[in-house]
Amino acid sequence: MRRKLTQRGRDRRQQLMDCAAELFAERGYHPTAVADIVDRLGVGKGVFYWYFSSKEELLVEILRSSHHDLRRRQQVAIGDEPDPIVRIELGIRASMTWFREHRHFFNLFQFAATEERFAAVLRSNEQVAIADTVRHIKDAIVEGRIADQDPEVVAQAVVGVVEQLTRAYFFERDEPDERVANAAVSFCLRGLTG
Amino acid sequence: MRRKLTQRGRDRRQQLMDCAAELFAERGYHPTAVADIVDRLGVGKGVFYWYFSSKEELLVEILRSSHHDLRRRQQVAIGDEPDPIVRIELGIRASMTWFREHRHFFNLFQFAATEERFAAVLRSNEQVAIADTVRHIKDAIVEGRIADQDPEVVAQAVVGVVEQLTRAYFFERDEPDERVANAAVSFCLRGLTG
DNA sequence: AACAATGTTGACCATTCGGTCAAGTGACTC
DNA sequence: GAGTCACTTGACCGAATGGTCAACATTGTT
Repeated sequence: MRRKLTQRGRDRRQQLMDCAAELFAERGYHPTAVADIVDRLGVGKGVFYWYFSSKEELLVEILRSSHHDLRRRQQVAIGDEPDPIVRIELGIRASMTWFREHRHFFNLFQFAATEERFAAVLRSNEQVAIADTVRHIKDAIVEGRIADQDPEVVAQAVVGVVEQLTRAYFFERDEPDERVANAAVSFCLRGLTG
Repeated sequence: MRRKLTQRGRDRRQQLMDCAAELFAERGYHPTAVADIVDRLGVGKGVFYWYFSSKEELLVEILRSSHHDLRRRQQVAIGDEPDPIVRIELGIRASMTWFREHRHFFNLFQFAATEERFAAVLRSNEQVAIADTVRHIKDAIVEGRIADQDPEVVAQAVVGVVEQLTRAYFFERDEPDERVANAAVSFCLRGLTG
């Protein structure tokens, strides 16, 4: 399966992933046929199986790379901000912005959680995200900025608020402004600090 | 499609829905064939199409009836509790208990959100749930118990916390005790009251 | 008993879909 | 220009899968 890819090859691979991610998000993973993906790109079916060994592997790759992208965005946003509470806030805002710009991934993550072979990938992604947040929360506890509580549980709660508000306001309605992000931040920070 | 059902018929229908819900949650909606459902029940395929016009209709029915069940559970738990803040707390606890006992529905809801034809049903369900919570929050605001803020946004946030903590601790790990519910309640109440 | 309505069977059908492969194309090297 | 390697094509295949249906069984009604 391992292949050497030229630049052209890497581009094609990326094209396939982008195109597939859109289709999967629009219609769902199963209802999207491999033929749909290659048709939209105007290439033959063989192209797909040159770059991916199966439809399943494609989705796993998409999940991995998109999560990687989201995480980089968070890290850039946080930069070297010293205040842990502000770091959490910046992380929340960066995530919501990223999801707004990549709404298709939201659906994809949601689907992936429902079938074990994909859920495994998702869990390992989420572990990383939680670990990042936990670090900031621990720092804040050490500094005495927030109450001493199980950092992981509150990290999960923060993730929950972000995801739900993102879905409810960015996708189902269409609130473009910062009101929602502000609400998420203030709810979470109050929830954390008490 | 409308059929008159005897008691025996209603039982069969329920059997099919229960059995299908389990299989859908285990393997996913698409990977579960109608044949799998009727096989597990040990009946012929025709039985399925006597009670449901399509696999799609079946899932919609499952979504409707399970949400109905969850809501009733919440209402029973809340009873005639006068304090709106306590009502919210009771609602949170009832939801988490219900989900723990009906874990398969959690997966199902998650999947349903990813395909438009099912997402529509889900949205109308969620509207009801949000409306219930919003009512309590408004009451609490009127009573001056919590800050004056957009009740819907915080209701969404509460739902997000409940769902995330339920998934993370009841399903992915296996924490049976009340610690998680307590954490959810205190995070949400602090988030609300500030 | 006669008749109708509800409920059940499982072989069958049309279609779709993931995946294969033998044959080809074009770029780059020696 | 011969050869190699990355890449592309699209017809083809086997294995499901959702859904149908004519025949059969059971229950209820008069």
